[in-house]
Amino acid sequence: MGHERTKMIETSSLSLTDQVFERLQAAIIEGDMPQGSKISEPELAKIYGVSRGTLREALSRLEERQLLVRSPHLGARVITLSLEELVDIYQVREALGGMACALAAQKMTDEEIVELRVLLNAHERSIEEDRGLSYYQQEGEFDFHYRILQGSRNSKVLRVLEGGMYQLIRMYRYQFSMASPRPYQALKEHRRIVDAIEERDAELADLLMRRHIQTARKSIEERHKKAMAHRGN
Amino acid sequence: MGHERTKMIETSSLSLTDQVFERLQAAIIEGDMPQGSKISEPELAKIYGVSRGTLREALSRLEERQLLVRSPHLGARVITLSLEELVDIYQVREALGGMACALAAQKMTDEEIVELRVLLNAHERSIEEDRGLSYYQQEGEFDFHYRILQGSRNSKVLRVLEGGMYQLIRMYRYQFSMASPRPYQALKEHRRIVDAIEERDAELADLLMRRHIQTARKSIEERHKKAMAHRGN
DNA sequence: TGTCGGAGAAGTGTCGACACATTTACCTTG
DNA sequence: CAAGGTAAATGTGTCGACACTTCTCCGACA
Repeated sequence: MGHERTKMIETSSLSLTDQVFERLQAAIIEGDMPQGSKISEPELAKIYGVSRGTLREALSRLEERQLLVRSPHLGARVITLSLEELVDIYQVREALGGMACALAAQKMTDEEIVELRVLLNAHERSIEEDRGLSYYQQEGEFDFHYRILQGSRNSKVLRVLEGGMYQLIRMYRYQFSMASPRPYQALKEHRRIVDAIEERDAELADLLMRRHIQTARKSIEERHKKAMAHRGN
Repeated sequence: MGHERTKMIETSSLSLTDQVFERLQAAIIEGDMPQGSKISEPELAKIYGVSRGTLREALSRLEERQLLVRSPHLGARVITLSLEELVDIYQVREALGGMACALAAQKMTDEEIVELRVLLNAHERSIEEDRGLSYYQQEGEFDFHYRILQGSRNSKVLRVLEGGMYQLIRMYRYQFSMASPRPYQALKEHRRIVDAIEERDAELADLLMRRHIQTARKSIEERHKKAMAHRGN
């Protein structure tokens, strides 16, 4: 009776569905569930220790995120990635990233810009030390872009890129081991972008960001053409 | 009504969840469920004649589409729209619409371009006859933009705009009765865009589409400022 | 030998029920 | 009469079960 019920504001307490959703999403992105593989609801439910109903709610959300495809009575399959789609994604990223960058140049606070520089310095160190290299390429890159999105003060572009496109790009990187092979060059481009933002030059910021993403996209297109040639299209 | 090429195989019957999802989505967009209103699962389930489990799957998808917000143990509420968000949406639409238009200028077939012209002629007639005026504004506009998206051959931009942004814009239009009050001007702009596409001038097509959307966005921003002034911010 | 078809197995679609959290209504108390 | 607490009612989170569909495998038949 006399329990002290210091009720903390435990925001966590995610529902089971949420937990399953996140774990499944990670499993798909990181390739633990192979592309195109069929998903057996009873089997997965047992693995995660939840009921099928709970699992199915998570599946519904994953389907809406385009991470898996479901057809009535046939079940769910993990999406299959193609380089064509990846190019599509980079085109979207280019247009939206450029826009976000222009907005960020107008709306970021001076403080945020300083923090951006600090972040880039940390990136430089981790490249030099050559140990966090893969980290930089895998997550640090997204960290930088994420802050730009935040700075744009546009909730929609954040949701589209962070909630949709970036996830898919991560998935490609994991599964095709396509880390960008030019960390120093990328860092230099990032610095120039921050310069433009600092000078509040929205047009230049847009241009630089587009060019930055374009570089990656073109390298993918190149790779794609080669792949097509190899398999004798 | 456009021709449906490569239409999917006659889907025998959508699952109950799918039906509920679509009906709910329409109800939210068209304002049958007021903004911010709380959703009672047992009540809704009874109305649609399905079990709560079925309903909850639909709710999960709606949540992922940002049409409603759910918090653990507190239930689901229809999203609340703000003009700030609408501006965000139009910014995204501007960047993506421009990009799609540039791509369409490169990739649309001559046939598709002719069909675009036919569509615009139909729009003109329905404006002149003054009977389908609201139809043109409400759906015809989206029809035009939808075909551009199709023509871009970019599956992602189609999904983002058609599956996310356009829905929200429709919702605003329904609930704030914000049909664009300049059908003739819009039609003229649409024609110029098609001209640019026909000439395969990607850069111009991009510019014209951006400007076209910008016009709408600025009128919204204007309206927003007025509203803010009125309520004495 | 190949293919056609029909049990049987496995899987998906949908439902109703129960445990626990939250809200509401009411009663006690200062 | 206001404030606070308690109990009923409502609502959400999660589960197991059943019907019907699709898949699998094997035997019958040409």
